[in-house]
Amino acid sequence: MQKEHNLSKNQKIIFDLIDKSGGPMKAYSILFNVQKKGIKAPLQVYRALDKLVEIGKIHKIESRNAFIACQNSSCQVSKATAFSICESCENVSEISNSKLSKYLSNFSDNSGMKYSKYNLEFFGLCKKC
Amino acid sequence: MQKEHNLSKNQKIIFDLIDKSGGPMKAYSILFNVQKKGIKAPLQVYRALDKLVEIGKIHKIESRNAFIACQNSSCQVSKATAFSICESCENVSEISNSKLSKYLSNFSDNSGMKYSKYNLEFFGLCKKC
DNA sequence: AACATTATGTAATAATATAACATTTATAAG
DNA sequence: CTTATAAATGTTATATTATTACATAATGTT
Repeated sequence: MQKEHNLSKNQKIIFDLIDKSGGPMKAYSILFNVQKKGIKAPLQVYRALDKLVEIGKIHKIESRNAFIACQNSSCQVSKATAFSICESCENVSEISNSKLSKYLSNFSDNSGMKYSKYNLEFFGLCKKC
Repeated sequence: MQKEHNLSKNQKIIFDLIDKSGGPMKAYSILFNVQKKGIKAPLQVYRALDKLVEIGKIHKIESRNAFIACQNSSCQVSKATAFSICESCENVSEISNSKLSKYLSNFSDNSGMKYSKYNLEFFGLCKKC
């Protein structure tokens, strides 16, 4: 069971916004949307984003510099993430496939690296596109 | 067999620099290093980088906003990339593991997505760290 | 040679992210 | 409860990463 985190005021405002949007949001778009709630500076947004990423409530889509709410209730706090990204409509969704996550979490090679985390992004076209 | 691309002057300067560095390089660090060769503006660097990525001579490490020379002679032109990244020393290397690449290239789920590309980044600690 | 495509040069600016410092709020320990 | 500590906030400035717009030159094709 995932530890329950009490979000602070800014964290909650920003998480709720991202979560309700249903898709990835960019930092400055978030900033624009929360200015009416008193969050005025980029740093306030980035600090909340950092924390939300750290506790696994959101993930960063690295190839898009955007943030999406975690859609996976059993998510191992951002240690193992996989996304599908439509290159046409930019729709993004989190992949939760236990075979895939098992395969990748157990991946090791002879490089001497001790892996503790991964992020995978698949690109292609969604059903609609 | 990969098509042979004739690199232009700027592309060659920038590819050689990245390749010789042996690791990931950031765009503005590249810019700084090639100013003595007459490349003065960020756009000149980004245009060369875009082209080099497109033809698969380099890859972008998304989580680091950095570019690394392709270390995989049989690389399928950037359609299937995997990297290991040491979170301590920031050493990056390209993983070429045919089982892994086969597994991921053949991955499909019931989402209706038609996948054509992926990028995977593993994080951890390298042998030295 | 004429045309199309690709690459270059240059200036300005947009978009993304962090540093530094002061203050406040929440949590834990005595 | 009150002191100590950690976490979060507020604010200004600035660093870093990337693109737009426009003009020109080089290269490849027919």
